Amino acid sequence: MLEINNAFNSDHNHDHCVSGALNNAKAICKENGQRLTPIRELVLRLVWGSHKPLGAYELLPALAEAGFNSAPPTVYRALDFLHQLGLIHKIGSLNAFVGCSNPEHPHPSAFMICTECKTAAEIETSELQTSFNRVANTHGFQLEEENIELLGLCSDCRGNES
Amino acid sequence: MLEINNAFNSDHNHDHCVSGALNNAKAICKENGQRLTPIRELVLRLVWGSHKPLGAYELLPALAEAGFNSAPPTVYRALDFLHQLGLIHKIGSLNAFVGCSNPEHPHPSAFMICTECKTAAEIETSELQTSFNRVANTHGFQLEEENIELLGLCSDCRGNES
DNA sequence: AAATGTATTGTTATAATATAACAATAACTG
DNA sequence: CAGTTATTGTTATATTATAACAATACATTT
Ligand SMILES: [Zn+2]
Ligand SMILES: [Zn+2]
Ligand SMILES: [Zn+2]
Ligand SMILES: [Zn+2]
Repeated sequence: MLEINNAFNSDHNHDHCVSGALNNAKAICKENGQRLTPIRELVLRLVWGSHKPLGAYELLPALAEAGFNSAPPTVYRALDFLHQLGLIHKIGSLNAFVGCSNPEHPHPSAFMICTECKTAAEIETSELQTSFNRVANTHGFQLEEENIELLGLCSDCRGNES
Repeated sequence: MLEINNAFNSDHNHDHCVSGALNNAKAICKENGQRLTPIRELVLRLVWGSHKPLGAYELLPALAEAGFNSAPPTVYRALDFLHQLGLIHKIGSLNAFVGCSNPEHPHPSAFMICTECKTAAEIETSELQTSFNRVANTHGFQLEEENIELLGLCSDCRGNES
């Protein structure tokens, strides 16, 4: 069935999200012979500060506070590194990044994004995949990557409408 | 069935695409009591120069050549105008714009984008919509907008692979 | 036509996002 | 340790987008 992370559940234990993400990151880096350096780990923690996608420049102040150089290339390098390992996703329409809920299994970027509270909840796409593959096959298109954004109001924000 | 515009068909009569787009634009502007001014029409023509999404700054030289002021606000205003009427779509991951194949019926932005030749072909999403609605409904999400990008190689570029 | 108000465009400046290029340092390998 | 590679520091710049206000064009009423 369609699954999702618990981003839209405001009661969820977010510490669990963060610790899970960190554990995943360590394992995946090890598997790939890559190093989760202090900067990379901090950037990952910051991105996982919430389920709201963060822009690169929103990370710089926290990097500075932590005593690191905080010029743009620093944060973009860390973001690129995490992105290449599938530990974060980029939301194209927002120029912003959000932690991946299931990096153990590489998968396309697919989100429901609340335009009110800005929360982005990852969608499990295995069912959608059938449709996408059919579209691609029909046109001889070799599907390699996907950016799927569903924008609207999450249930919390629907309730709060004026 | 799943339909698509003919962007990936390199033999198609592209003049027909352009003239159709212009006719649509005129009709839709009239319906909405908006004016398709010379700048707006030129920007629409430029975007429709091909099926490859164009960035705002790629339009500026042609605007200058045509004798218009060519500062960024000019082109962004025209792009915003066309976007609001559904005459063009924005491809979030490319920061670029492409003409809409079927503006008479407002619909979400959904494309196959060839990473080799850069061509973007619009996808008819009525079938996908069922899946998206189901995802949204399952989570109490009020779906309002979509950005769907399928990235990969079009059939022409697959053939040309080394 | 003249006066008025609105929509559009011109213009200047600046904000926000992202990368190039090279130097310095840290980590790994033999 | 010396040599090599990976990572980070640093400066500069490229790219994308908007703010703010002035000038002009268009539409509406008198
Ligand atoms: Zn969480
Ligand atoms: Zn993910
Ligand atoms: Zn065409
Ligand atoms: Zn369209």
